[in-house]
Formats: sequence, structure tokens, C-alpha cells
Amino acid sequence: MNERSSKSLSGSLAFGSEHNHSLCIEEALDHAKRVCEEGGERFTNLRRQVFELVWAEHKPVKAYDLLSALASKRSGVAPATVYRTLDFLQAQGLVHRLESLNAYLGCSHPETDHQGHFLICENCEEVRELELGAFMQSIAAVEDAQDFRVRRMTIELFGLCKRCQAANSGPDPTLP
Amino acid sequence: MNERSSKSLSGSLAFGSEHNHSLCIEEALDHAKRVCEEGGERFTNLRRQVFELVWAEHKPVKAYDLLSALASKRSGVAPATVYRTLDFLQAQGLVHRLESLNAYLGCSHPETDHQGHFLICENCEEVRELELGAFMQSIAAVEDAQDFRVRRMTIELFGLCKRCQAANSGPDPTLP
DNA sequence: TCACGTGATGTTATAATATAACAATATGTG
DNA sequence: CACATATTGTTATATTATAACATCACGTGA
Ligand SMILES: [Zn+2]
Ligand SMILES: [Zn+2]
Ligand SMILES: [Zn+2]
Ligand SMILES: [Zn+2]
Repeated sequence: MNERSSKSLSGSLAFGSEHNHSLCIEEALDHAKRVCEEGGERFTNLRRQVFELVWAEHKPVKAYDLLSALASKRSGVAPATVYRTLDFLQAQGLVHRLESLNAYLGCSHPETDHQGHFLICENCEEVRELELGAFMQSIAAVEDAQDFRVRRMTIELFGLCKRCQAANSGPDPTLP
Repeated sequence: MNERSSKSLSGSLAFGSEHNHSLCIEEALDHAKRVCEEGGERFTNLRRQVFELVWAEHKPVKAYDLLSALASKRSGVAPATVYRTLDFLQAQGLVHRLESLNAYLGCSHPETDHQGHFLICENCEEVRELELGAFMQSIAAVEDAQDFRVRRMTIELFGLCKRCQAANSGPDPTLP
């Protein structure tokens, strides 16, 4: 817990690495606030609270879990509250939706305009957001070969992260 | 409607191409029957009916739409009927689920063991299943770089197919 | 043939996810 | 302050999916 934080958010951690998550959240909040200001949008209390809850862990969060957590912080919380706020955060590029999981995740590099690509560990549930690049070339090739123009995409790769590969060969041997 | 049908199912059509869909369905049914027999599974009436409904068009189908269509063909149809049957067909590799759409699609090359990769036209809804290859290289590179072992994946690329790119610049100008 | 075990289907109930529609409130601007 | 607009609250409902248990169908061996 004494890491160097450069221009990339601390949230862009590699699987299994330690990092200062308080700092990570703080940076993410600062960033979110700035993104909203620059876009002429308001980073209201509600939006900040939801954003914090999404960022509480580097794991996908379900809308109704957010709902419960949020309800313990403020009154008058209904599904629409959560979904609307998630929609807003997604529109600002601050949060991604994981289609295969019906879940949401804070974006780890919101400074760039991008679609999310994800590695999702089936054992520990940790999610790593890939930075663009690796796939862009093959996608360009597909567009070319198929006469298809890609406008958005869902790329979610499920498997085992380094730690969980090492830790086992079977399921969950009490992870850290 | 006079096409050549080689070893690849007629369902492996390119976007916008014409093809003999009766033949396409017939082939798909034959194939499904064979897959089940070889796996020691029964291709029952229910399973055949659901399979036919999924193959009715080269478009994703929603579970509850299948439910309605199926209910007009037999009695005692409930959600569980449909979901169970879809689960079975997916397990046999005959049908894929599109996570981003909560919808299902007949597999266009069930002879090979594979995950589905899809191009989905946002305008005409036609879906083209990519054959593996284009992505495998970049996925291997990601696995290597990230110390992550991929076991399954969701890859769904949304955009405009050739026909819809040509036809417009805006939305739906009454397609064929 | 028929008892039996298994897999398939039917049936009922409910869980989990998401949106619609409209009312009330907050915020900034002139 | 009056007004327009964005945000949030509130109620109801739509959509998607699963659980749990009952019944039926099919093959196998007594
Ligand atoms: Zn963190
Ligand atoms: Zn991102
Ligand atoms: Zn066809
Ligand atoms: Zn397929």
C-alpha cells in the first residue's frame, strides 16, 4: 500500500497485484467529477454514491445489489433510481455493463473513448478490463472480409486469472 | 433459389445473399438429428419443434417469442419448457445464446467444436456467425500477455451489414 | 408382459432483471 | 421570484429466467 500512481488510474491493476484501493477510488471519483464537469453534466450526490458503490470492489456488481446497498445510504431508492443512474454513468463512459453477467463495473481507463473488453476470472470473479489494441486489428480484418462496419461490441473472455490458475486445478481453495 | 449446397450448412450465408432456406432448414434438422444420435441423446418432438422455430429465420429469437410460437403447435407449454429445451440444444452445440440480446440463434456450423462469434446488424437484425480464426490469434496474445487462461467467451460485434450500409446513411429505408 | 429406473415433459409458483409513466423536487437563468 | 429544464421519487408493470415437484414415456431386464 504505497504504490506509484501515474496518469493511469490505480484501478488498472493486473490480476492479483496489490494496490491502494482507497487511492484508487479517490482518483476514480476525481476523474468522474471532472468528466461530468467537462461534459456539462452534474455529478450529483446520487450519482456519486452509485459510482462509489460500483467502485467498492474490482468486481462486477449487480443492479439489485447496488439497490440494497444504496437503500442503506438514502431513502426513496427504487429500481429505476439505480438503472437510471447506471445509464447515466455508462453514457459518461465511467461504468461498463457486462452483458454475460447482467452486471456493472467501473471503467478503469475512462480517459479514453472506448468499448470495454474484459477478462473475467470464473474462480475469483475479478475482472480485468483490457485496453484496446489487441483486438482492433482482428476486428478491422473481420470488417474488411465481411463488408461489415462494427459500431459497438461485447467482448467478454471468461477463464482463470494467474492467481487462480496457480492456486488450484480445482475450485476455490480459499483465496485471499 | 437454386444454390449449391456444399459441406457447409446453407445457413452459413453471407449477409444479404439469397439462399434456399427450406433446404437450409432441412439440412440443419438432419444435422441436429445426427448430432443427437451420435451423442446418445434423443431428438424428441419438442426438441425438433423448438429447433425448427429457432431456425425459422436467420435472426435472433427471444425465449418468450419461441414460447408463443410453440404454444400454437402443442399444449402444456410453459417458460421452463422453452428454457430447458434451449439449454439442451445449446449443450449439443446446435444453438447459441446472444448475451447482449437475451436471444438465441441456430448455429451455422455445428460440426465444429466452437464458441460463437457474431456480427449483428443493428439495422436489419440479421446475424452472421463468424468462423473461428480471426480472433484466435489475438486471444492467444492476450492470454499470454495477461497470464490468463480463456475458457469461454462472448464476442458480439454490432454494426451495419453490407446491405444496410449501402441502403442508407440513416435508418431503415424499407429493406427487402 | 410388466415392474422398474431414468430421462423428458408438464405444471405451478416465484425469482431476478429491467422499464414505463407520471409526480415532485432541485437547480440555474433571466 | 418566475420559469424552464434536469434530476429524483414513486408506483406499477414488463421481461427474462429458475425452482420444485408431479406426471409421462421409454427402454431394460425379470
Ligand atoms: Zn482499486
Ligand atoms: Zn473502460
Ligand atoms: Zn437459411
Ligand atoms: Zn456456432
